[in-house]
Amino acid sequence: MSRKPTTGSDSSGSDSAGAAVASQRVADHLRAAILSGELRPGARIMQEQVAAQLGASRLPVREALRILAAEGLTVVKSNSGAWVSRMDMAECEGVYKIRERLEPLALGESIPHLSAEQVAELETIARQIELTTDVDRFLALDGRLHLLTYAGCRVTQITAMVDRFWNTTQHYRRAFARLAGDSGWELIHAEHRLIIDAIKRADTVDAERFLTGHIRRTRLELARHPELFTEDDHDNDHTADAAGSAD
Amino acid sequence: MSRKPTTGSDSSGSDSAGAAVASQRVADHLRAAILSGELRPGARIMQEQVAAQLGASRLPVREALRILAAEGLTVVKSNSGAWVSRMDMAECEGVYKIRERLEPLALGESIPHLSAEQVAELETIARQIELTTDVDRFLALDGRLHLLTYAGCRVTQITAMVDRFWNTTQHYRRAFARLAGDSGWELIHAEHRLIIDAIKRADTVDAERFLTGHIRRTRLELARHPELFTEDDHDNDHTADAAGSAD
DNA sequence: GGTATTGGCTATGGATCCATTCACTGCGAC
DNA sequence: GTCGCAGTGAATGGATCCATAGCCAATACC
Repeated sequence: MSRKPTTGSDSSGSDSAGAAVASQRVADHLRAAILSGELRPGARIMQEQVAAQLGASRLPVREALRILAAEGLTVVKSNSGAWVSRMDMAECEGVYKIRERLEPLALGESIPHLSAEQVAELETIARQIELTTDVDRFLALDGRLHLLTYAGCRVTQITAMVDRFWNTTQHYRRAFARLAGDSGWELIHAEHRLIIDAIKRADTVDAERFLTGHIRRTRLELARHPELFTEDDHDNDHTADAAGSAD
Repeated sequence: MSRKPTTGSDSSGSDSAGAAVASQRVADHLRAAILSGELRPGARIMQEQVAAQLGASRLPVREALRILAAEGLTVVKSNSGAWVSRMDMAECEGVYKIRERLEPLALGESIPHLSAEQVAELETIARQIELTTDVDRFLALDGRLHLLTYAGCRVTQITAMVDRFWNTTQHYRRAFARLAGDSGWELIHAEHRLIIDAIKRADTVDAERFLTGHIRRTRLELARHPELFTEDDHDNDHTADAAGSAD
């Protein structure tokens, strides 16, 4: 789920490991902090604090903030500062509308190249999801499931964008998952089963159809919960010192 | 056509004008150079040269290269250098496949909010396009036409991505337009007319259908011309000193 | 007492200088 | 003659230092 969209940035060989270039290391660290929820949307990110915590100068931090801004994870305002991106409901719906068109494409491009082992793993993950009640575990498994269905997609541009949007909505998916009722889970399981069945039949049309519905239904459900986006301005709360708690 | 995707980067008030921050100024300059064709795909971009030409230090240039990399216009390799992004045919087809799903979405979101004046201007532009034989003029008008059809889209995320892909394929569209035959032009004009008619009828379904076909046909046509992507490696040719010729 | 202006402080933006790394070239050995 | 290794050079990555733009508070004036 934390697959890093290498959006034309450094292809510095070793990916998320101990990246050779400091900019990438800092970016990886901050990305992990944001995706894990340590840094919540709206949180201020102070260059100096991050630099001190990671034992680097402010320069790699600045570049990292640009990289993350490109991925949509941070917002940088000139002569002002950087914050973790926050979405209002309209923006979040926008992302879901994009995903509704884009992920079926990724799936359609992927299905012809999925191996039998990958399809088998899909079923394993789906079963695990149905047995899960823990929200965080569900999120992790759900992410693995969907991204695995896209694993066969050879078009890097598409997978990069899918990853990107997956990341930017991470926080809202987590919040959303918490308030899903039992009937909601049942529908999700049903959709997963239908998608996987279509994949097994190599039926890209059906698979895309069910996936479109899956995302669309989620978007409409999300629209019924505006309270997810009404947390007050706490721009200056929980400043970036929370970034250090990952060490 | 050179609408700048403000992908979470600086919202430094004045956009492409004399941006207050040097990073943005440099990014704007390089973007213009790339989109205009002065800097061709594969061209090496040397930080020092650009810095000298724009009267800035290398630091803003570095940040500008990151910004442009995020937009897909440049590629940065650690400890190696930066180049104008080059696509092979597979990547270009990938972008077209994305556009095939994304731009109909933008159009569908736009149509309900288009004003009568905008629709009227669409017809004006379409007529001008049909009278045009010059390739560069066609490119400019075609860009204005399509982006105007998306002008009503309120979802900034979508328009940002549309602009981004429009920019990254700019060079290939130019090359492609040169080898279109008369019958090709006729089909393009027909598609434009159908799309605009659907827009006038506020028929988003038809409009999306025709637009999908328009892009898809272009992609398939493009696939028949692999010679567009076979220009040999001239990585070290026409280095970035061409960037200065815009002043 | 309220408001506006000014001054200081903080955080970011930019410039210069140093370290690092990759690539090219030249030499030598097989 | 060709392959491989080492050395040199240039360009990038990183660190420190300085300038500048916002923001907040304190003070003075209305």
